[in-house]
Amino acid sequence: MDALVARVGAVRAVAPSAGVASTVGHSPKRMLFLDLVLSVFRLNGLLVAEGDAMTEDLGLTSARWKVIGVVALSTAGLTVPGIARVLGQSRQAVQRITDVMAQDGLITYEPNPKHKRSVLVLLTDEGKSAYHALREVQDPWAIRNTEDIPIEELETSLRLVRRLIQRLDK
Amino acid sequence: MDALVARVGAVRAVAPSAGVASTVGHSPKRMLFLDLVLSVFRLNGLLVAEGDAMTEDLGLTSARWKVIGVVALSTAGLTVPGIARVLGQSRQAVQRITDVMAQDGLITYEPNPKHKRSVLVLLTDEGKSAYHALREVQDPWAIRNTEDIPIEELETSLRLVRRLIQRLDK
DNA sequence: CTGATGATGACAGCATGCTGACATAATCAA
DNA sequence: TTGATTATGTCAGCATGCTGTCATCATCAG
Repeated sequence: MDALVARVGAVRAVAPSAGVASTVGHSPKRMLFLDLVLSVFRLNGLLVAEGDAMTEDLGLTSARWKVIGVVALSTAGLTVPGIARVLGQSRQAVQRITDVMAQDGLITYEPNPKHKRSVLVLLTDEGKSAYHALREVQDPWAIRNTEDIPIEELETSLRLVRRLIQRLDK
Repeated sequence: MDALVARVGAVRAVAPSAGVASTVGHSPKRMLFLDLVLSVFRLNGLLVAEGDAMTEDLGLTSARWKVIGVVALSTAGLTVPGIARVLGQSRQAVQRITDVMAQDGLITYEPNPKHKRSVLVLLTDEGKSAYHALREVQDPWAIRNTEDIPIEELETSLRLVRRLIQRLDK
C-alpha cells in the first residue's frame, strides 16, 4: 500500500493540497495484492507499447507479436480458436488479427486434415522472415530486461502470476 | 519456456498433428521472461474480466474501479491528468471514464484553487457509497486470492513488476 | 444411424486505451 | 515583463479485445 499511497501523493504537484486518506486496518497481504493488481495493469500497458515499438519496423504490432510467437512455436499449424486458447483470448479477437496478417502475407490458411471448416494457420516465408527479424530484437530485449534480476525472482514471479491465472480462469 | 511449449502443445486436440518447434539455445532467463510477458498479458485480461464481474452490481466497471480507487485514496481531490499519471494512462482515456462517472453522479468536478482550468475530481456521497460497497467485495476477493500465498512471494513479485515498470516507463 | 451437444465462422456492437492535433492556460527562464 | 515551454481541455480516429447472435460443421452418446 505504501507505494500506492506514494503514487497518489506524488501527484500533489498538480493538486498541492491533496493528502492521503487513512489506510488503517488494511492487512499487508491485501494491500500488496491490490498494488500488484494495479501494477499488472500498468505493466500490461507498457508491454503493449513496448511490443508496438519493438515490432513497428517489421510490419508487426504487439497483437501480431503474440500471434506470430504462438504460431512459430507450432510445427504443424494451429487453428484460430487454438491460438486463442493458448493466448487466453477470444477467437474473434484472434481471427481479426490473423485475417489482416494473412492479407499482409505473413501467414496462410491451409486446409486442416482434421477439420473441414477450421483451417490451420501457418507462417509464410515472409512470416518466418518477420519472426526471425523479430527474434533479433526480442531476444536482446528480454536479456537486457533480466540480466540484473536473479533467476529465482523470475521463477517466483512467474509461478505466482500463473497461480493467479489458474485461479481466475475458472 | 516449458510451460509455453506445453500450452501450445496442449491445443493438439484441435490440430492433433501439431508438434512443437525446437527451443534449443534459448537461455532460461530469456524464456522465463518471455513467458512472464505472455502471462502478464493473460493475467491482465483476467483481471479486467474479474473487475467487471466484481463491480457490475455497483454500477461500476473495471475502468471505473481503477479510477474510483485512486480518487478515494486522495483527500483533497485529483485532477484528471493527475489520475492518469497515477494509473499510467493517457489523460484522454481517464477523462472519458470520469465524464461518464460524473454523469452517473459518482464523482463531481470541483473548482481547483491551484489551477483555473484543471478541476478536481471528488467522490460524491453516491460515489463514496459505491466505493464502500466495492471494498466489501474487493477486500474479501484480495484476501481469498492471497491466503495461500507467502507474503515473501507477493513482495518479490511486486518488486519485480515495479522494476519492469520503472524500466519500461522511460 | 440419429439427435443432442459442442465447436467454429462470420457479423455486429461495445468498452477501453492509444495517438494526433489544436487552442488555451499555466509555468518558468531570460 | 516577455517569450518559450509545458500542461490541459477537447475532438477525432484507430487498435485491441470483449460479448452476443446465428448458421453450420463436428462429435459423441443413445
